[in-house]
Amino acid sequence: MGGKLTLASANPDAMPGVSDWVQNVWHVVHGIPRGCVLTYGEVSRLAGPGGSPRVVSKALGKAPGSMKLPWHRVINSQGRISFPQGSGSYRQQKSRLEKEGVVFLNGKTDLNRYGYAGALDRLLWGSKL
DNA sequence: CCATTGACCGGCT
DNA sequence: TAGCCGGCCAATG
Repeated sequence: MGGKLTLASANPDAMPGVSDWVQNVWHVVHGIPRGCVLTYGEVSRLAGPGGSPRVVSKALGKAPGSMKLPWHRVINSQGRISFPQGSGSYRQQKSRLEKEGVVFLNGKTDLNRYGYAGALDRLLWGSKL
């Protein structure tokens, strides 16, 4: 493989007009394990310089459905789903996450339990949570 | 080219 | 705890 990041299960070459950074976002999101979540800000940082959390959401919306990106594993820094409550997208995202074992309490998930920082803690300190 | 808009974030009151 | 606010950057009209 070249120096560029490429998606394992998608075809970057078949999508002209998409910036490298957006493809980095797709790559990062594609790597989020089942039952885990990442915030828009974390994805933005992991995708490298040149973007912003806002653009992450744009990038997700732009991803073709055929890519089968686990977009539902990206939530905001408050541990909440960023779609308006009651919208179809909100319900779909929530049910997909719950199916993977992510628990919502008052519409909010515990980032220390399912998030990136939490995963790191469990790696370093064992499962104390 | 300028203004507005977002599935956002972090600091500050 | 809850808002407000400025910053962020690509897409859109």
